[in-house]
Amino acid sequence: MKILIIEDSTSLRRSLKIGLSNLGFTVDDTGDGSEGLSMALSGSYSLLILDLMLPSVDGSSILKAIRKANKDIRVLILSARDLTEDKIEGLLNGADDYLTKPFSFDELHVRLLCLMRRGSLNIDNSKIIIGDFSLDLHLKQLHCNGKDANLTPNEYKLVECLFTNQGKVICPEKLSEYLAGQYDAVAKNSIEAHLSTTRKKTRALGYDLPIKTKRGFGYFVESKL
Amino acid sequence: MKILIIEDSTSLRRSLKIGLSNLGFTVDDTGDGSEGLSMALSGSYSLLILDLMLPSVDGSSILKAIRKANKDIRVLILSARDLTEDKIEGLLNGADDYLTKPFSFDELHVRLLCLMRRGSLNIDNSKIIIGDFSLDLHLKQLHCNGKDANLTPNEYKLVECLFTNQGKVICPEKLSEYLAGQYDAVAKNSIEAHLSTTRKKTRALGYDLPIKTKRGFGYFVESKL
DNA sequence: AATTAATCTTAAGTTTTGCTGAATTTTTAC
DNA sequence: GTAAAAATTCAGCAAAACTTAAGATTAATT
Repeated sequence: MKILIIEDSTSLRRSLKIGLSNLGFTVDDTGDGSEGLSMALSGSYSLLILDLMLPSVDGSSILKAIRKANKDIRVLILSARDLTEDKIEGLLNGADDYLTKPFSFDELHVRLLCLMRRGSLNIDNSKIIIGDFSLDLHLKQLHCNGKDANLTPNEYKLVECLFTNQGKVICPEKLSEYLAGQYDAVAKNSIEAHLSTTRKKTRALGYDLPIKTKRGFGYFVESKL
Repeated sequence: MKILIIEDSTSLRRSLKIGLSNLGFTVDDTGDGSEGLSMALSGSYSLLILDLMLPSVDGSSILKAIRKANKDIRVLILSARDLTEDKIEGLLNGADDYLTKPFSFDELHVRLLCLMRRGSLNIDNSKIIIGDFSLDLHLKQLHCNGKDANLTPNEYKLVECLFTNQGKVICPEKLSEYLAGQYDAVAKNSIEAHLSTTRKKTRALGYDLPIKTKRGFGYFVESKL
């Protein structure tokens, strides 16, 4: 569950972020309206917490733009103004809920639960597509030409690390850390073995894995755009 | 648009009725819980404004009864208590919104607009259907080919968490949090045991639970079935 | 308050799956 | 052509997940 906060008050933004993170949400935040808008449009957020009173762009303009883009994102408005006209206007513009400042964190928490419960299951495609391959970060699967490559945990993690670092050579040490965490390690040969089996599996599906060897340095995925 | 008010304070009920009538709604009202319940069940109300603290019947019992009857009626809770637990419980019991007393009429007005907006867009999300299985979020039951699988609370919660997150692998830690809350935990083995019994129960009904294991990561429900 | 019923947790045994490290072969760079 | 690096293979081992049942909690009932 990813949440975006657009709020110019640094202290409020900070405390919201900390509080929501503690509740298990993934939280991004910004104090700038136009930056916020582009984040909302590009990212896969389930929920936007939006302050109506922003310095640069108006909050309700952001809301309009998001709805125009037909984004499936719930919007909770924060408003310092306590005028009914404003609220109504905001809600009719496509907000799903609102809170007037000041508010208690508990209050916000409950409203979030409510919104999430309501929300249609947002099928946010956190997938990385490279050539004929598609890596599903939620299902932890590598698809090759539509078929599941059936990777083991370590095989998958290797691919995930390299796919998410497309265009960079990743050394065996980094890969080891990615697999085992920073307090443990995986032998270089083990990594080679995993890559070998992974390559074999995708070859069996008819495609070569786009992970290449950079002799003496590590492995990488060519970035083609 | 017909609205039903169940609220024992005569003065509040009166003023609400007048205010909402002036806004163009058709309003019925009662101060008695059981009368209110039968009205809600028989009449064609779009919205119920329900006080949780009623003298005769408990407000949350009314809510449960309405949801059990599968009535398509939005419920806005009025609560004097300001405790988060209560709110959460109320919302999870099937309420659509809530207000704590005292509140301004403007506040209520906006929430009504919000609920109505939702109503027009919303599909009924009280049930999640996956294959031969149907999860009733209001009744807290898993149905398999029409028959109740008779899950215990924790078994149900596991299924609920995975069904509402279909298409995502959920790690044991998240599941633990879902069962026990963020300040407590459930051992991984306990989760395994619950899943085991759940699978057994549905197998006894003739169907395999569509919850699969993603070794090394957690459990998931495949998206399209 | 005591008893019972229901559910949850723990632990141990079992099964399944995946990882590792050594031996071998292949590739690459000089 | 040679040496170093990488790829491959596989058997033995280790870890993860499943199952079951018994003991511990909790909730319900008398």
